[in-house]
Amino acid sequence: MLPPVYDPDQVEMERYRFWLDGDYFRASGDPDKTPFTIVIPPPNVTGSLHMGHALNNTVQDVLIRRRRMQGYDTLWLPGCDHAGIATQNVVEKHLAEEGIDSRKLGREKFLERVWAWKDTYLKRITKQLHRLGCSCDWSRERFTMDEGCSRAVRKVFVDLYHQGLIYRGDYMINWCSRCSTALSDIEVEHETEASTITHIRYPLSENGKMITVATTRPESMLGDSAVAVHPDDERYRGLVGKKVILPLLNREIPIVADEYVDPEFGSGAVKVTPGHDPNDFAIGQRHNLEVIKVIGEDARMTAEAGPYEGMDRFECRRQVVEDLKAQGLIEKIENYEHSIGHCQRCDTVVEPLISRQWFVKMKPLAEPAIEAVKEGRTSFVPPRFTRVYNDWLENIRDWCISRQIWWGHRIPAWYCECGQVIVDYEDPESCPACRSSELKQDPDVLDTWFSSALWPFSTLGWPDKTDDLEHFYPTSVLVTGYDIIFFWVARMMFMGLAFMKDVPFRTVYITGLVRDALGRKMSKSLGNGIDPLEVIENYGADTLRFTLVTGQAPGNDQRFRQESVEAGRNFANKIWNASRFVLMNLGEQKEKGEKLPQFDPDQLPENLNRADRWILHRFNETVKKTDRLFEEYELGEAARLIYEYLWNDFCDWYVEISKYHLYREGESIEAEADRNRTRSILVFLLDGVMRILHPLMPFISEEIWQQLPNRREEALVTAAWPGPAEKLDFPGEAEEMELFQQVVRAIRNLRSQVKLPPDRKAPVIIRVGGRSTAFLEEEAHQVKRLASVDTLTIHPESEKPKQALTAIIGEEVEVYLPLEGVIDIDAEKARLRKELSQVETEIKRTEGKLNSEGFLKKAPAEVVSKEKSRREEQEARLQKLQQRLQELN
RNA sequence: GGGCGAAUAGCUCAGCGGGAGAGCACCUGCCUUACAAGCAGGGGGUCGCAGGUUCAAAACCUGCUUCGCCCA
Repeated sequence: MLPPVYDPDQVEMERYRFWLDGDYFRASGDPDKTPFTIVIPPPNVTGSLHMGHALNNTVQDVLIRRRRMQGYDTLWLPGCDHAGIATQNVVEKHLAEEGIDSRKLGREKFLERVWAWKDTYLKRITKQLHRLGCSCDWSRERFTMDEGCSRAVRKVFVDLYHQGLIYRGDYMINWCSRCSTALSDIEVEHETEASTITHIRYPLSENGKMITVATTRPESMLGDSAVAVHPDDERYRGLVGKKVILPLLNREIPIVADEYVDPEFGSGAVKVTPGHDPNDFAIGQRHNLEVIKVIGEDARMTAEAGPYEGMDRFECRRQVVEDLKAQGLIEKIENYEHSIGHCQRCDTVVEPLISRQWFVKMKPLAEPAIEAVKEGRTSFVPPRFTRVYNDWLENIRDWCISRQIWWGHRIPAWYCECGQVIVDYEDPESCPACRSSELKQDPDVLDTWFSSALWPFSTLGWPDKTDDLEHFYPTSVLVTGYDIIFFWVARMMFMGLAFMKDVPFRTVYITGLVRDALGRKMSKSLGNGIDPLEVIENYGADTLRFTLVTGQAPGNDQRFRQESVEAGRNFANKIWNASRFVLMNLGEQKEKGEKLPQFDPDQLPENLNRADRWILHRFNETVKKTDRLFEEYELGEAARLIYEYLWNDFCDWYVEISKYHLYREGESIEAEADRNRTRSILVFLLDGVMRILHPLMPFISEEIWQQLPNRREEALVTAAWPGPAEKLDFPGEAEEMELFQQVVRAIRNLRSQVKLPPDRKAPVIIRVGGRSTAFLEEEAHQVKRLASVDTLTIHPESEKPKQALTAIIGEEVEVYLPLEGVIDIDAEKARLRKELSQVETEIKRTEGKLNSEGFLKKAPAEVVSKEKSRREEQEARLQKLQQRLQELN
C-alpha cells in the first residue's frame, strides 16, 4: 500500500524513465495530425538552470502536455545556445584559475576547451530539464552551433549580404574593453549614476575670448574636432565659422551651427567629439568634421591624445581636469546624474568608438515584422507587450553583428590582398578577381542572437526542405520573459518572415521574473538565487511546478517564497492521501484482481444519490472552467481551481460523505450496490482530476493514475484530456448540497461555541419549512455523521428548547443545539447581535438598490430578481434573529 | 523626458462592472483507522488618494501619491 507521506524522490526518477522508455514525448510528424509546436528558448551552455528557466520550462511543459492529451501531434523541441560572449568569458575565467592565459593558448586550442565545456554543461542542463519533468522530444535536440544550425547561419548571412542587407563599414559602435569586442546597442545596459559635469573654457583663436562647453567625460576633449551651437542662438551667431584653440593639445577647431544643439542646456555651446559619441558622430558627418580616435580598444589613450598616450581613460580624465585647472580653464565642476552604458556581460563601462564592423540593415527587415503583429498573425499574451515590441522595431537602428571573440559562428567573409571581399556559401579557394589563393577569413564571429534568431526554423531542418519544417512551422507558442523581447522575439520575427515567409510563432506568451522573497531580482552577485534543483530535491518537481504556476499571472513578476513551496508540498501530500483513501477502499474485487464496475458518464447508474450528483456536477464545472483558463493561458488560475475542487469539494465533503457508503455493513444487494457505485465514482473522479492535474503535476498524477483500476489507456501522459459532459450537470442537487453544507457548518459552529469536542455527540433539532424538508430528511444520516449528532429531529413545527443555541440559515431553516447545562446567555446574545447587524447591513445594501428606480429599470432582470430574493431571505433571517434575541432577554 | 506595471486581510497574492477571496500567519478545539504536511470552528479589510462615467465601481475613465521596470 502507498506510504502515508508522499515521497517525490522515488516516484519522479522512475516516472521520467517510464516516459522515456515509452517514447511518449516523440512527435510523430504525421501530416494528418494537427501539430502543436514549441521550440524551447535555448538555455545558455554557460552554466546551470535558474529559477527563471524553471518557470519558463514549466509553462511550456504545461502547454505541451495538455495538447498532447488533447491528441495534437505535439513537438517540444529542446536545445541549447552557445552564448558567445557569456561562454567565452566563463571559460576564460575558468582557464585563468588554472593559470592558463586563453590568448596565449591560441584560437584552436581554446575552442577545444570551450567545446568540452559545452558538452559538460549541455548534459547538466538536459538532466535538469529531466528532473523538472519536461516532456521534450529529445530525439530532435539541437544546438545553435551544430552542423545544421551553422549551415542556416551561413545561408542567412550570405543571402542578406547579396541582398545588400548586410554590410561592413566604419561606424560608431559600443566597445567593451574588458571583453574586447563590439556590442550591439541592446547589449549595453544604461544605469543612472552620480557623476560630475565639467565646464571647460575654450579660447577663441582671434581674440582669446572664452567659450564654455560642458562634458561628463573631460578626457574626450582631446578628440574634439569642433564646438557646436544652435543656428538660431543669438549669443553665438557671430562666432559660427570662427575657430577656437583646443586646450592642452592647442589644436585649432571650428565653431559650427547645428540644429541638434539645445540652446537651453548649459552655455548653449557643446564640444563635438565625432570619434567617441554617437550624436557627435552625426554632427561630424553633417559638417564634415575630422574623426579623431583618442581612446583605443584597450581603453588606453592613443597617440592622437598626445602627451596622454598610453594612459588609462579614467586616469586620463583626472589628469586632463587637473591640467585644465592649472591653466585656469575650468569654469566649474558640478554634481550631475546621468546615464552610463555598461557591458551586459561584464559590467565594464562601454566606450563608444568608431570601428569597422559588420551590420544588418534593419529598416527593410523590421517593417514586415511590425506589419505581421498589426495584422494579428502573431499576438502577445498579455497584449500590452505588443507596444514594447512595436516601439522598438519602429525606432530600430542597424544591428552590429560582428564580435571580436572566438566562440561562435565565424563570419563567412574572406579578404584578398587585392582588396576583394568574398562572401559565399562555400569556403573560397581563390580570389575570383585576381586568382590569388592568399585569402584570409574574417577573424570575427557573429552575435549569438544572429543564430538564435533562426532557431524556430533552423532547428526544424532549414535550409533543407524537411518534413518537420513543413509540418511544424510556424510554431504554436513561444514562451519567454519580457527581458528578451528585443534580443530574441523581435529578431526571430523578422528572420522568420524574411526566410520562411511566415511568422515563427502564432502566440508569444510572456512570463515575468522570478524574484526572491523580498522582491529582489535573483543574481549571482547578491547571492540570493534559489537553485531549482535544490527545491526539487527537497520538495519534488511537482511541488516546484505548482508553486511557480500558481504564483504566476501572465507578464507579471512573482516572488519565490519558502511558504509558497510548503503550500505546494502540502497540496501534493493531500493529493497523495486522497488517492490513498480511494485505493484503500476499493474492496475485495481489487484484492482478488477482479474488475470494478466502471462508471460511465454516458450511462449513469440509476441509484446516484444527491452527493454523487453534486460532486459530478462540481467535477464537470471544474473541467469546463480549467479548460477555458488553460486556453486563455491563465495557468495560475487553472491551478487554483483544481486545488480548490480537489481539496474543498472532493476531500472535505465527498470523501467524508462516501465513508458512510463504503463502510456500510451488510451483504445485502443494496448495500453492495451502494458500495460499488461509490467506489466507481471515486475512481472516476480521481481518474478525471489526475487528467486535468497532469500538465501541472505530471509525476504524482501519473504515479497515482497508474495504480487506478479500470484503466483503458497505457499512460496518463498520452491519455485523453477530459471534456465537459452535459449529463453530469446537476444544478438542482448542487443547490441542495449547498444548503446541506450550510446546515452541517451551522451545527459545527454551534458546537464550537460551547467547545464540544467531536467525540461528544449531541442532539440537534432542525426546524425547516418548504421544499427543504424532504431532502434534509433524506440526508439526515449524513448530517449526523458530519456534525457529530446523535439524535436529529427535523420537522416544520419543531419548537426551540428553552436552553439552546440557535443558528439561522436562509429563509427556511433554523438549527437548535439544546444544552441541558447552563449556557452563556451573554455570549449567545452577543453572537446573535453580531449576526443581526450583519444582516441589517446586508438588507440596507439590498434595499438601497431595490428602492432605486434606475436599478429596477436598467439592471438586467436576473440581477434584480437575485437582489429581491436576497432581500426576502435576509428579512426572514432578521425576523428570526430578533425573535431568538427577544427570547433570551 | 516618453512608456509600462504594481498599490486589496499582519505577510505573499488572486479577483478586474452586479453579495470583499485564497495561502501563510493568528485565536479556539481535536492524534475522528486517507492525510497533524491534517481536521473542525473563528477573528481580521473606508480594496493607495481625489474626482468622474454608470441604476451599480476594488474593477472602467481622468488626475495625483508611492514603489518597480523598460526606452531615450
